[in-house]
Amino acid sequence: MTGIKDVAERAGLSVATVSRALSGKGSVSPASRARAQAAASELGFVLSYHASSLASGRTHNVGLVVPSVHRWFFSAVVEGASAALLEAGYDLTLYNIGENAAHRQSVFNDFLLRKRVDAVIAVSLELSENELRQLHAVHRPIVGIGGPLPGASTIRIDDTAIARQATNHLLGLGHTKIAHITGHEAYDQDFHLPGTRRTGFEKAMNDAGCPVRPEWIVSADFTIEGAYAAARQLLAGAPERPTAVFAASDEMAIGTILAARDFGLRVPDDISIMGIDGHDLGNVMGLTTIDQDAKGQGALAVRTLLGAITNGTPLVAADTQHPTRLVVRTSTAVPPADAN
Amino acid sequence: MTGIKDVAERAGLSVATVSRALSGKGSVSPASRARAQAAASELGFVLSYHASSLASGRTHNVGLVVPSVHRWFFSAVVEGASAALLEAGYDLTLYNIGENAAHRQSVFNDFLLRKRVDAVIAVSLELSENELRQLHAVHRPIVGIGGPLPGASTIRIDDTAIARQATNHLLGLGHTKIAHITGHEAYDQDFHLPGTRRTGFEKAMNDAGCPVRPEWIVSADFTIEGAYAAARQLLAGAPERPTAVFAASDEMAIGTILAARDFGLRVPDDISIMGIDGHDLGNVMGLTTIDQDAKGQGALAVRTLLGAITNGTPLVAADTQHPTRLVVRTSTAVPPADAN
DNA sequence: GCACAGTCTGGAAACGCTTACAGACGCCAT
DNA sequence: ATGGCGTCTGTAAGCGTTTCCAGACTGTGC
Repeated sequence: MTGIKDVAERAGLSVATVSRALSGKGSVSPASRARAQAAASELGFVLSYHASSLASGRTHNVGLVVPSVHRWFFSAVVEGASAALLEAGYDLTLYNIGENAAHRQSVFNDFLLRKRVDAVIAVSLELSENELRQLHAVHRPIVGIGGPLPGASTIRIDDTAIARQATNHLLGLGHTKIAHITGHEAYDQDFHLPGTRRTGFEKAMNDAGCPVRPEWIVSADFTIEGAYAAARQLLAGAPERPTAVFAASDEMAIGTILAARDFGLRVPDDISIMGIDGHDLGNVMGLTTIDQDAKGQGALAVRTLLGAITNGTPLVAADTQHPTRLVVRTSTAVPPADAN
Repeated sequence: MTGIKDVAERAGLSVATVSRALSGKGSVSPASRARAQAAASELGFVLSYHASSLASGRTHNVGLVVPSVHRWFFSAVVEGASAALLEAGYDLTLYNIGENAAHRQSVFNDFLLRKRVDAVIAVSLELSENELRQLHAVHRPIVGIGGPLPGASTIRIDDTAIARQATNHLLGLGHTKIAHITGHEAYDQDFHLPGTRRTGFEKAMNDAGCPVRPEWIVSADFTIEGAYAAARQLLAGAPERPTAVFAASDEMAIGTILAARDFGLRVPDDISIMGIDGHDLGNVMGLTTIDQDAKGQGALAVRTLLGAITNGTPLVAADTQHPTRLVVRTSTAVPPADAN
């Protein structure tokens, strides 16, 4: 393996100068720099990542912890973060926690603590006190996306407010019989948002003087399939059918649309459906939604971290509100005439 | 920061013995081992990842290069690989190449070569000669998923055979007017599979004596949205409509189903549609498909690599065929009676 | 009682960089 | 000339482990 020593030899410089020339830190004469670079590229030399990290204390590596890359929102965040990191010359170590509790634990106990990342991004994870303490113990900046992380900087959207906005969109069209598809309660632990979105829904309904019917609040697991099943229940047996459904995520809204179609309900003529997210399928499905720019959130998290890393600023525990945008498509309309 | 030295001191042992005790390599008396472990846990000590890697040459880190985690197949592979790696105590460094050519280049030029990973998994990437040379230059085992990588071990499905099998399923039901949605030609460069699947389709058609109509072969970008648009063209203007569509991926099949519905076509009564993949939405959409177990492929790739790493066996350039499974659901049936 | 293999241990040399430090040099103002 | 300053460079001391090596100690077979 060719090392920096070989480069130095070939360039007729000292190891130190070569190191400075290649890293751009410290002053090096233009001539030396050119010689060093030439020698390096002639030898096909690349710095040893671990040696650099060990010597400098910088890993140029960010840990990203997500519940599951297989879900739309998370993979979008990963894409956004990944591109921003790549751009900055940082590596991305992915911790895909999955459903396995043991995996989750080992990520926190064994992986995250080994001083191998400069910073951590935790997506939609409600961390236990213990987990948080461990994270803080490594003294690395942490930013959370999509959920509050005590003591860490957070990027998120105002879930209550946008749930309200979404509900108001339906109310504004004249709907009063509005159902809500929320997340399973168990998810509140980890992802936190079902509760806040539901709250926004209920507030908006109350403000409008519309009753919130308990039987019209059903829960699913945030997937298309899960919501499809839940929506079938919602739309099938009820003595009375809602004229609109507000789902807590686009994936669940899409599941609802599919279920509605199965019942022969036309969207939006017979029933209006909307979600929250900005899912890629929104266009094809004609889904009205509130776009929360998941990629942008990933990228912003990276920029925030990188800023803290390079400035050496100890990341303040700030809460950044990410902008959202109501996108009206064809899945929502005024309620059918006969449904007063 | 507490180092191994502190642990040694506290345990009354030498650094060397502590290192052996904690790593489990070399012989250490049970008593010493216990003392070392106790001291380590009392101090909350964790090994420095970089120092270990530098000294041992093992990084315990695998690089995973994918076109985009945002796409179904790739994220499934990532999930499978991630779980297997976590289990084995390995980190996963994700290189999400994306559409940006500069990113792709920097991944190969700057990132992958830094002796940072013990092995590389490349998913559905047709690498250039240059890229491959660079990969081989780092002397790490490489496995490719979903595409042939000259000189590397590969895990994949027999695209031609399963495309044939899929087509035969439709032919077996009595269809003769079968359309095919393939990938854009440009994708052949990177992902390779549109061509092979199309070949399988054509072979099956030929063998059955059915004409392949050029106007019934349309291409899309492997996304639901893309196929939706392509399928609208296919199903709209034609003087004659196919009675079945075989899409080269489930996502494209789903797009086709959505397009068919928009035209008021009932699936499968008016038109049969099937894909390849084993997409999560398959169930909800009632999609007939050939399941290729993407997660399993990711996990298998990891097991293959880890075997090579631990044995020190220089991974032979073998081609492992991953099993697939025809899953018949409700999107395929015999052709409508009036369509002879 | 002795040689020998086997187990356990510590010292110290890597691993391949970064960076503090100090020296060498040129240049300017004095 | 002289001092001071800034730029450039090399020497060498880390960074925190792993692992080679040799030594110390056991127990065994003779």
